Order: sequence, then structure tokens, then C-alpha cells
Amino acid sequence: MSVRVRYAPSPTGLQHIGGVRTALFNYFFARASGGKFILRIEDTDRERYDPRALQDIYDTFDWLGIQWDEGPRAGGNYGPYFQSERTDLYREYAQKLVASGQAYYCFCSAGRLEQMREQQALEGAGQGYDRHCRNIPPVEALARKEKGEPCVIRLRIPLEGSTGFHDRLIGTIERANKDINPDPVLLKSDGFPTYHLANVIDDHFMEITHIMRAQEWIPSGPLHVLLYQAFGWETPEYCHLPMVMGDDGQKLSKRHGSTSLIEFRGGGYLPEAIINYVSLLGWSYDDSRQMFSRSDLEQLFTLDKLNKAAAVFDYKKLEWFNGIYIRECSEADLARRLLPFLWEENLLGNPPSAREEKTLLDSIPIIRERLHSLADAAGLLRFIFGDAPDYAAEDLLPKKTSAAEALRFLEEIKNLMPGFFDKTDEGNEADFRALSEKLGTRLGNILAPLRVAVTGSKVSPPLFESIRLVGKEKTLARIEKAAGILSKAAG
RNA sequence: GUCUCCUUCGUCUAGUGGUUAGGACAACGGGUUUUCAUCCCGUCAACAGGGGUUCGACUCCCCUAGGAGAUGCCA
Repeated sequence: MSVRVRYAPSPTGLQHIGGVRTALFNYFFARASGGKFILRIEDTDRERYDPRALQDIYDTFDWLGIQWDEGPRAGGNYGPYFQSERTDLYREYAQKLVASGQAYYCFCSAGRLEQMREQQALEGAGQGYDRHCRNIPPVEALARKEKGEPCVIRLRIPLEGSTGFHDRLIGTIERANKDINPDPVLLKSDGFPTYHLANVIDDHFMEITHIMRAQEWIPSGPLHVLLYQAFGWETPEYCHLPMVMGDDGQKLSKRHGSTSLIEFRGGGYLPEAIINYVSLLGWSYDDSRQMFSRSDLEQLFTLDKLNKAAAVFDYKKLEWFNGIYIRECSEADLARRLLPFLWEENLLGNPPSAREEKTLLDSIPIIRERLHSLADAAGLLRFIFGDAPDYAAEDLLPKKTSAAEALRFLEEIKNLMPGFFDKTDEGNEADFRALSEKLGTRLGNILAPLRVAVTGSKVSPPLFESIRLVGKEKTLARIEKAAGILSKAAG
């Protein structure tokens, strides 16, 4: 039987990095085993539904370059792929369970349920639903329903025995039936199914072979198995993936930093880096390999190398991967990826002029290895495309150097500038070295005030290339300005 | 409270009875260098604890501790 797996997000919020990891593992497993990857939209919660979240699902996977074989936009023979369009199916099968006595109507109001929970909390425990409606005679229940009394359908969990299943990663998971959430709701009073019902029905009819989802679903595994049994269906193979946590060991959330894919994208992370890093959260290939492209993973991914324990998300390591992938980009490619981040800072036009484009392309070699994220580029390029940031007078002073000395350095440098733009970097370096000897100081010391004058910062890309990119006119003006500041400081 | 799952360096992990417990990120130190960064070299650093089983346990079993998750007409 060929593999069919699915990622089934709920369009209620932005795609979370943990969800993306789950999607990726499903996708890679499908690719590596020659199976199908299905996207199913679980939009059964009408209260929390958000159309922007649906668009975010598409944007996220488009950006990552992940395509589903079946699902929205792609079509397929097992649709519809929106659960909201499959409600007839759910109702029909929920009815079947009622008819066979494996489920029942429950008329408990939200108020009663809330009261019940409060009472349970008082007693210091949450036992779940008290099965208040479990024994209403079917005829009576039907009559009340016909009369229009609001109701839900609940699964009649056996009071005795236990239910278990085999998990590909964890092994056997077994739970006493009495410990399963007492009689969970299958069909809500608004006629929509809950996750449990829709999930089981869809996975069955979509012929899903492997259910790969986060470990937070383990406790409801037996419940789902009970559902499969009630319908007389075969259960798919389960594989509960380890969860992704923040550095405090808690479920990764907002307070740990970025969690939604769109934030990482906006923060200048490359899809290559995200895919590589996230794939190594709970999965490994061997004892040393770190680098994996999407297509590597499409071939290499295997369930056997999954880890059981939850993984802590390490922003530093993601950043390291990002730097690697940035350095791997060609100049033209990196320039293209940088554009949105430069536009955001108004550093160049949209579209950029031919001159801007050329300058940007020429800038790439000197900033590329200084980038941890695409968003860092604006800071490094501002002095080229815009003005040099303001700086304090003392920034112009090399270590243990007075303003008068620094001014002397700058005056000497001014004499070199007329020929600067006609020489090679090597030629200029030779000149500056000669000057530093003449002045009896290190090359770094005479370059320091020039660096600050031209770039506005003590830290910058290589100076000679930078000066060339800034251009003659602006460079000379900036040197004049710095000289002015120094002579004022020297008194 | 109850149930379920998990436990190797700070972090991600390799390891399936006999290893100097390996790699990567981070940190720290050094080298290259016009600053920063890149790059190179090196250092620090782990089998949660206790019982078994065994000639021998990180590896198998049990207990304890710790952590996480579930306990919704959310998924």
C-alpha cells in the first residue's frame, strides 16, 4: 500500500514553527517513500476561523517551496479538503453511532457543564464530563431532539477494559477506558464536528496510511482508536512527533521570541535555513551531518531516526544556519532577496534604478559574510545608499590618540584621496601603509578615523571597497566634515 | 488531582551490552586580518538518582525524582 500522509492545520492563527516542522516531516516522509502528501483544512471551529490564517497557510508553504499533492488549490480525488464542506458526512456517521448505541445525545447546557467543572475544581480534580445524559432512553432523547432542544452527540466510552495502539516511535500506548476523557463530544450543537470525529472520518475516507502529528495528541489516541473500532475501520499507523519547546522547557510560545513562520520570514531568515534547522529538531541523519537541503530531505528522511524527547528551539543555531545559506547565495540571488529589506528602510527605490542595482550588486561581496539575517543588510549598507550615521567626536580617535594627531592623520589622508579612485585596492593599501610608516603608527590607526568619517561607524565592511561604493564626492565631503569636527575638538 | 509520554554536554543530537561517550550550535581561548565578520586551530562541557540483571551497563528491568502534555460543544 502506498503511503498517504496529511498535514491538517486549523485556520485559526498564523502557522507556527512547530506546526511547520510537523508539516515538513509529513511531506518529507511522503516524498522519501514515494507517497502522497495531502493538505486538509480543519476549519470546524467557526468561532476562531480566520480567513487570513488560511492565506497564511498558503503563503507559508509557498515560501518554503512545499507543494501538496492533494488539497486546496491542488484538487484530488478525496475532496473536498475543507472540513467545513464535509459536514454532511460527519453528521451521517455521527448518526450511525447513535443508531448503534455507541454514541448518544447530550442536552447539557454550557452553564451546567461550567457549574460541573467548578464543582470538580473545588474537589481538587478534573474528571471531565459526568455522563449526565448517557442513560437517557433513546426514545426520550430523540423526542427532545425532535422538539428542537439543543444537543450534541457524545461518544459512549466503554466503562471497562482498555484501549491501546502501537506508535511507530513510542511503542505501545495503552489507556484504561475509564481514564479516557469521559464521553467526548463528537458533533457540536452547531452541527459541526469536533476534531476527534472529523479527523477519524477524514483520515479513513482519504485513506491516510500514517498519522504523524505532535505528541500532545497521544492522550487522545485511544479515543480515536475507539472511534475507528466503532465504525469498524482499520486504524492507520501512528507516529507521534516530539514537541518543540522554548528555552524554559515550556511549549514554544510568543514570549520566547518569534514563533510564526511569517515572523521568521520578515526577520530575514531564508527558507533553506528554516527547513534545515527545523528538520534537525527531533530528527537526525547520522552522527555528524548537519547540512540538508530540501531535496536532500525529500530523499533521506526516515521515521527510524526520529527522537522521542521534546526539542528546545535554539535561535542561535538557526541563525548560524541562516548565515551559512546566505553565504551560499550567488551575488545576484542575494541582492534579489535583500531588496524587500532595503525597501523597508527606504534605502533604495522600488524598483531600484540601474545605478542602485549596480551598487547593490557590487556591495554584496563585502557584506555577505557579515550577514546573519537578510535584515542585517540595511544597517551595513545605510552609509552607502543613504547618509553616514552621526557619530561622536571621540569615535574619530584611534586608541591612545589625541584629536590633534587624528586630525593630522586625516589631513595626510586627504592628500592621498585624489588618486584613490584610480588605483586598485592593493595600490591604495600600499599608499596607506607607507603613510602609516611615515606617521609612525599602525595601519589600523590611520584607517580608524577615515572609517568613522566615511561609514559613521567604527565597525564597517572593508574600507577601501566601501569608499569606492560611497563614491568620490560623498567621501570627500565626509572627510571634510570629520576634519572639521576634529579641529574643533583639538581646539 | 488523575492519566499519558519523556530524560546523553547550556542547546540540537550520535550511540541499540565492552567507545578515550562522537559531531554541531553556543561559550571561552588563540591564529589570520585595516575594524567587524568570515575562515582556521584549540579548550570547557553530558549518560537525572537509586536498585537490580550481567563477567561487563549510557544501552535491558524496576523504583524515585524531574520535565512535558492531556483532562473543552479548540484543534
